[in-house]
Amino acid sequence: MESAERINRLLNYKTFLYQLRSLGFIKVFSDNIADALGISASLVRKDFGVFGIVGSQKGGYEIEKILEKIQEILGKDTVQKIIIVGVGRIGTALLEYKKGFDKEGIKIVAGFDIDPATIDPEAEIPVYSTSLLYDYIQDNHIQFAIVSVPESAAQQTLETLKAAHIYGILNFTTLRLKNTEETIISNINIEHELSRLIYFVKNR
Amino acid sequence: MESAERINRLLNYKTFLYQLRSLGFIKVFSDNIADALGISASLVRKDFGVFGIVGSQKGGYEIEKILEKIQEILGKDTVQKIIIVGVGRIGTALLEYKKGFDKEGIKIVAGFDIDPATIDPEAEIPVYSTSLLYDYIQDNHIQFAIVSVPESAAQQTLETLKAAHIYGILNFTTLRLKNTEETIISNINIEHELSRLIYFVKNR
DNA sequence: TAGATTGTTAATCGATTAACAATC
DNA sequence: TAGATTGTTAATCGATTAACAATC
Repeated sequence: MESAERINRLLNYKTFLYQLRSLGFIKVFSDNIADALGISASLVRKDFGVFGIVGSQKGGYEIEKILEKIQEILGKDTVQKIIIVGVGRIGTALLEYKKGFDKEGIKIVAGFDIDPATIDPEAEIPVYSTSLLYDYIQDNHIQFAIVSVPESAAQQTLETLKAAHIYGILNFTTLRLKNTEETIISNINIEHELSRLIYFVKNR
Repeated sequence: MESAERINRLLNYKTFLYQLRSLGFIKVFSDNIADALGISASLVRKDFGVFGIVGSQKGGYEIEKILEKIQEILGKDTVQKIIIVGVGRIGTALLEYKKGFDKEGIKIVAGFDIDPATIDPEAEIPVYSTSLLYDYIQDNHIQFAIVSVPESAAQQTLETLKAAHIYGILNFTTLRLKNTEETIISNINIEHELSRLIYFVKNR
């Protein structure tokens, strides 16, 4: 399996190459990509080598071919169903990503919340009571969840998800849980991001 | 300057030690921290060495002392003023972090939006017209901004912020900009985070 | 003292870069 | 052909780990 850093770069290549393509570009050199992303051309070619992306000494790499390969590596041929647990401000904001997610084969299929005022099983993306969470995951073979509940509900929510044998969690709460044998947890901590940014500005 | 990874761990130490302290713990061994965070005890001690955190061979490290040192390293003695550009769903969600941010010496002082219905200069955290953005930064010596505008406004917003010589940007748009001489940009791309999570689950 | 933990050094590991032959 | 770029190898760099003397 490739390192997290390499996969990050792969996603950055993808984003950049989509932009280039939309400008009408057909081909690209490792040098161009390196400059745009602020990394070395060696690293770009090394990554491409690892991922089996080949170019030619004449015109570099075909953007279309790179993008196809990247989508294949990322497994974008199959749609992944995701649920959002906690449909507060952040959860609702994420629902707005729907269009962008759909394009990438990521489908938000349902939300869960304890607030009766938020529950709406008839909505385009239905929002159910959190009490149905465990059964919903089982019945619909859900593998991924975004957790955006308040701090106080975090522990309970994460434990229910683990108990339901979910495979991957994107965790927006500040509770920091380790991966288990079955479940990979990816933590997004906005306060940490800000603190880090401030640190690097101060020590620049 | 320390590596981004070391600073990340520092923030994780902080979060974990706050938890421990709230449980009544006074001291901690490098081993405990390592287990909790899933890293090696060597690395914990190495980090502590680098940051000048010392313990004793008897009772390990004093939690209070570690936390003080970390706050000092992160420069939490001075309050940092931050603005939010784009007060849509995500921007509003971030305003809700206020309490947690305040505690960490991060103060959101204003929001900016183009939508007249969102503008409210009398609110607890005032929201101004984006047309005032540049002057506000100058007049109030703002160093940090969170950008949560829609895709279509991203380029323009980021350029205004750079022109105003802002020092640090936390960027929630999918536009990926490089750091400049003056401005450090930290990109949060939720679609990338999800794609990466899915990749690692599939290739686990 | 015996046992346990820190602090630090040297060894290891892995990721990035430099360099260049092969190729177009 | 001359010039430029890929693909790949070896060298470098930096981060992590193992090991252990010093210390309590």
